[in-house]
Amino acid sequence: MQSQNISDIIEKYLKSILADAEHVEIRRSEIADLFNVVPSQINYVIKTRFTIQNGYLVESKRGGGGYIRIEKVNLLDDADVLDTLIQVIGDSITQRDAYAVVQSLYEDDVLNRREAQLILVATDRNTLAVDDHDLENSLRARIIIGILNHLRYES
Amino acid sequence: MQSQNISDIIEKYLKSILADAEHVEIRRSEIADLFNVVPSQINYVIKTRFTIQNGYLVESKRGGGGYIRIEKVNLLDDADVLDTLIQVIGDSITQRDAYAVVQSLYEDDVLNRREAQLILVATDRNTLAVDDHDLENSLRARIIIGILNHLRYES
DNA sequence: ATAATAAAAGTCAATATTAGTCAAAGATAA
DNA sequence: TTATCTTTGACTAATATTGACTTTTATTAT
Repeated sequence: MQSQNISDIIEKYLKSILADAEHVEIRRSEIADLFNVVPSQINYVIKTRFTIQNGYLVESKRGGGGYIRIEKVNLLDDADVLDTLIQVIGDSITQRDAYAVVQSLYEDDVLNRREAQLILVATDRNTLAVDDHDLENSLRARIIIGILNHLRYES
Repeated sequence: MQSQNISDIIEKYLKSILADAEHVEIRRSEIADLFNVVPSQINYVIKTRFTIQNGYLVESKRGGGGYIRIEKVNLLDDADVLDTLIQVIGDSITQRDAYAVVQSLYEDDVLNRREAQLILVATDRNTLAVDDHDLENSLRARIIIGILNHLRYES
């Protein structure tokens, strides 16, 4: 058998809960105590094993009564198409290229007209209105990738 | 499992009343006693969860017979909702307030669920991922206002 | 009527309670 | 050996809670 490091064990523990439930909600320090690790290791486990690529959504809240919530979501058939697009976009994209990406998603019926327009407005040069072109292009990339990642599953 | 903190519980309590009534009028100290918190916590709950972005109006009176009154307002009743919201947003908005604004638009059927999600993803702190908070908040404001202005044409 | 007192709510900053980030050190696998 | 993965902990950020002090309004006493 493979190395059973603690991260793997915590991963299995959380997934065993998710086998029966739609989501799991934890207090970070409690899980850390349970497995005798530092709290930030929980973040490590989540970051490496509960990604959207794997079909997990994570949300959290700090402060009193804070929590981390992991939800299992259904990945759609389009998921790998979106992966490819995300790869192509990388960490920067021009307005022109963004238009092409959104256009093709519209033609493939991944987005309807209104949604496509929303994205184009959100990533428009004049909307972002930053002087630095590199920053503009990287912001545009992050916004579109964020949206593509969101489109991978149904909510 | 969820909402372990008292502020969330008080929020739900007040909203459950507002589900049946147009407004709720409380005596601050009574609610504070009811939930065993200091009176100023009620102000905290109101300030963080019953903002105009959330679609609530709050008025109060001090002195004998004083009260706090929370009213749910329907932004759609206002002929120029979008103008109002744009005013409220100004040139900067936090993620929390943006969530409230988008939620309101969804509740008022200006946006459907998918569109609301798209906007929230596009303006999420981690999506924008700029270290300068002021820049983050102003970008968020421009994106949301850009979209609101776009919606004006559509409808 | 005016002044003093009481009875509310408001403000703000200190403290508490969470989770997040990041980089260094350690362990494991190729 | 070298590259990758894991573990750790110091530091940061977000959110919630508390209480001392202030302000506003109503009531009571003179």
